[in-house]
Order: sequence, then structure tokens, then C-alpha cells
Amino acid sequence: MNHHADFAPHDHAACVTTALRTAETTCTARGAQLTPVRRRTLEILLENHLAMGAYDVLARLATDGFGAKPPVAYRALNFLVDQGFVHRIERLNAFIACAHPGTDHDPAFMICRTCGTVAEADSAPGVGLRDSAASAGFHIEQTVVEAQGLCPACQPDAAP
Amino acid sequence: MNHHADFAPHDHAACVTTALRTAETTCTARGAQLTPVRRRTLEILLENHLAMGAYDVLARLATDGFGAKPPVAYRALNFLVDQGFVHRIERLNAFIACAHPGTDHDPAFMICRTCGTVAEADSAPGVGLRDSAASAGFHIEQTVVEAQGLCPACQPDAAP
DNA sequence: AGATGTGATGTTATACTATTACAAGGTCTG
DNA sequence: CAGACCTTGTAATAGTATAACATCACATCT
Repeated sequence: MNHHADFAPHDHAACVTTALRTAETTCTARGAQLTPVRRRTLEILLENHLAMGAYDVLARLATDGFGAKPPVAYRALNFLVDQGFVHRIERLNAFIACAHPGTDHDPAFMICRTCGTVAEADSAPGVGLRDSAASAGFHIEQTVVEAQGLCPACQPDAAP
Repeated sequence: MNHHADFAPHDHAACVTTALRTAETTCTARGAQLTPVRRRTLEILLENHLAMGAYDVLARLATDGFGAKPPVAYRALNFLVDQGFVHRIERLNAFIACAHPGTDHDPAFMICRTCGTVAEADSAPGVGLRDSAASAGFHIEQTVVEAQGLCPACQPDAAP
């Protein structure tokens, strides 16, 4: 057991193997290649279950014998983001494994400003934004929704 | 007349002077100082009415005789963001003058991936996120909502 | 088999974004 | 005037990201 990004414990080993299996079958179905670097990159993000910077991931990859230059990490991360297995957290310039792999979703995140934990929630884009886009004639392709605040454990009234 | 970030024409000169006046009175009321660098920084963002990178702003400040080192721009920009006169666009690592100065709001943005124009809309955080936060016990302090897509002028069916 | 195309990886170099730390000036107040 | 506080300037560095080019593995076509 471990502390999950949803601020609640979960069976982490199971969640890792499920995510990897989902990634494999999805790639196969799409004709995309889950190569060793890419697979290892996803594993690293899943193991930590935290938002990680590209250079943190790169350091881990390097110790595993992969290339140690930035493009190695960025390419793998971008591939995983494109495939929907990993999300980018704009606010943190960081990456996190998707918590709901295999489902087509529009992710939203809750970022604790104290401990840095990031939790993923599904989200419909806000009403205000949807209306504004419609009336402005703007065609939305993707949304970034990130809330900053305090997770349960970091709130003043949290148990010590 | 000019092209406004709301993808519609507007009286730009009036919007600039209004925004500056609002900033002045708000600062006075709060005991904050709208110093020359800070005021000029706001003017630059208002003139362009585009999302600008900190280094673009810095270059403009430098030609106006202010310091030419990054902290000069970042300090002024952060001040303006703190005061609510300027918003940061996380997705672009850029800054844009607030389109509704003086109102307390939770901004949302529409970013055109073709021409880079950014429009601001007021937004209530999405239902999904609000629910997730409530059920997770997460206390939201601030939200980042940024939609990418195509503005009216950049859509395939736009007039040539 | 050999030629060719495609996608993935590795490396170099560089560009872009942002902060820390310290020095110096201004203003306000005790 | 001394001290506190805020603002600006500068130097140095840290952190994030991409462009450009070389190479390799594999598949396909002739």
C-alpha cells in the first residue's frame, strides 16, 4: 500500500501492472511501438506516482543504460502524452502517469502547493468556458484544467 | 480599431487607458506602488494585447532605459500578476494583460494554436473538478483553465 | 541480395525560461 | 540620523526544451 494521487491509499502494484498492460494493448491496436525507452519511462512515472520533471526521468533512464541527453526523455514523454498514457502538468512543467488509462478523458488536476502531490480527476470543461467558446466561435480541441490548493493532509486542521 | 483578444474588434485606446487608470486606483487603494517599471510593463502588455514572453517584455523595457536583466521583467510581471492586472498563461509561459481589470475573477483562456491569439473568458471551475475536489477534501485556492483550439479566423471554413 | 523508406535512438549544441544572491538607493518613521 | 522596509539593478546560475544531424534496425520492393 502506498499513498495514491487521489489522496487515498490503493493497491499500487496492481495499478502499475494494469497501466502497463493497457499501454501495451493500446499501442498494439494502434500500430504504435512501446519500445524499451518508452516502456521504461512509463514505468518510472508509475513507480513514483508523482509528477516528475523531464530531467528527473532522464536521470533514471540514464542509470538504466539509456541515452542521457534531454531529447531521449522528451521524446519518450511526448510519445506517452500523445498516446494518452501520461499527462503533462503545465503549472509544474512536469509529467505524471495517467490515473485512468484506456479511457478517453479530459483530465483535470489538483495540485497541493505544500507537498506537491497531484491528483487527477475527470472534468467537463467549465460552463463559463464552454459558453464563451461557443459565443466567440472558438473551436476547443484540448483543455488544461489545474487547480492549486491544499490536499487533505496539508490542511491546517489535518490530523498531526 | 484593432483586433481584440476576444476575437472581435474593440476600441483599443480606450481599453488601454481604462486598464491603466484601474491599476492606478487599485494600487492606491491597496497601498501598493505602481512604479515606473511596473507601469511601463503593464503598458507594454496592453499595447500589444497579446501573450508575451518575459524576455520579450524585458527587451522592450531595456529600450526604454530600464534594467536589462531578467529579474527586472520577472519582478514587474509578478507584481502585476499578484495585483490581478496581468495573467500568466501556463501553457505558453507567457503573460497577458487582464481583459477585465478591477473585477475579481477566475480567468479562463482560449488559445489559438495557429495564430497564438489568446482570449480571456470568465469561468466557473468545471463541475467535474469541483465535485472531485469536494469529495477528495482538496481545498482549491486557484484554478488554471486554458483551452487550446482554433479561433474563428483560423478555422478551415473561415473567410479568406 | 541489394536498394530504399520509415521510424526510433543517440549526440551535439543551443535556445528559452526563471531564480538566487548580493549591492545600492529611496522613503518613511521612531 | 538610524533603522526598517521596499524597490531596483546586476551577476551568476539553475532549470526546461528544442533543432539539427548521424546512425541503426527493420520492413518492403525489385
